[in-house]
Amino acid sequence: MNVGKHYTRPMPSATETRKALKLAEKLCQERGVRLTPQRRNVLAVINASDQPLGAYDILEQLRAQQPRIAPPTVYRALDFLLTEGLIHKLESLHAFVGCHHPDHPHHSQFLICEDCGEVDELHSPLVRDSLDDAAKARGFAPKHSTVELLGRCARCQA
Amino acid sequence: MNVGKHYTRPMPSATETRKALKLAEKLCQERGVRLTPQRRNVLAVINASDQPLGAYDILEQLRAQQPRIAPPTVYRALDFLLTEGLIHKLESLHAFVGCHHPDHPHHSQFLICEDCGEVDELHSPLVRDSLDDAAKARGFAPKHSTVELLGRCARCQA
DNA sequence: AGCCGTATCGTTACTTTATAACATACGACC
DNA sequence: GGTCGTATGTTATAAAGTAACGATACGGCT
Ligand SMILES: [Zn+2]
Ligand SMILES: [Zn+2]
Ligand SMILES: [Zn+2]
Ligand SMILES: [Zn+2]
Repeated sequence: MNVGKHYTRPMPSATETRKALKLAEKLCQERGVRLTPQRRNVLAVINASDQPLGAYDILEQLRAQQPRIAPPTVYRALDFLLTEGLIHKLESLHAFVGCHHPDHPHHSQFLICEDCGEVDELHSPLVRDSLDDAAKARGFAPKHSTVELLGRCARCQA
Repeated sequence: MNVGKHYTRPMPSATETRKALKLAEKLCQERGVRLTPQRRNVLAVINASDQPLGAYDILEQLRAQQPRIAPPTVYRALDFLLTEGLIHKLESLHAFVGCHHPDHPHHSQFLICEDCGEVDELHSPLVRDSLDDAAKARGFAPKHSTVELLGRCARCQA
């Protein structure tokens, strides 16, 4: 996959990653759904990355510990994590990123840097409202939104 | 592919399709690029459909006339048509639709009905501006936007 | 403890989507 | 006619995603 090429940004710290996992565990418990080891592993891999990861990237990493793991296992875990709002899928990259605000469902907008691979998750109410208005004007009832801007982040322009 | 299932909407009329092709030819001529027969064929197939088409759907249709045509030919034509803004790619469907306003480059928003497969191409200035503002606030320079809402169109809700 | 229904996972095989690499054709220009 | 650039043909393969089915683990019950 290797989304970013030019600059290297720091990987998320182990502390951050652990905190995100803790939160995920808490949320799953509250919701009465099971963050099983496989799901936890997949989430851990995603959260430990500074870049969006493709399903097969995740697979490859998991194989370090579990050599015989196969695609369906990963995709099932991804489906679960998506449903629970713990991760997002970037359609334009065929890749997945951890959600920064998994406590409640939301629509996000993503700024994706083509140079360094950084992904910025926004929740602009203006964007959301303008999209809702546009849909409403057509009598359209949205269920899911995909909003992704590809370009260059501030750092990579400098 | 077969995006829509419940309702059947009328296919674009032959007249509409011909008009779109004429316009594409004119635009390409103006721009000094070549709308070759293959490219024209791909565009014709897309414009003649009432639904977004996957690359392999297009391939299959072209094979009626050209049995030995292969994926790269279709993808190359699609790349050209995307570059020229004659079609759009719907990332969330891995499918392509004709552009309704190919005369000048633009960012669109798509309302995609999961029931009937209808795709509505919008150009809401409010959406565009709010996205631009959000990006600007982060110092992000967008090159390409993907904005797709999946849900149910007005007709399919009734 | 033992049983049962369901959720999760393992495993194999496969489909769908997309591209790399290299060969060939063809027109424009000198 | 030779060279160059663009477009296409052709073969093979990569990358992304899923169907199907059996095995196992888990939670709730007696
Ligand atoms: Zn989020
Ligand atoms: Zn960057
Ligand atoms: Zn358009
Ligand atoms: Zn509909």
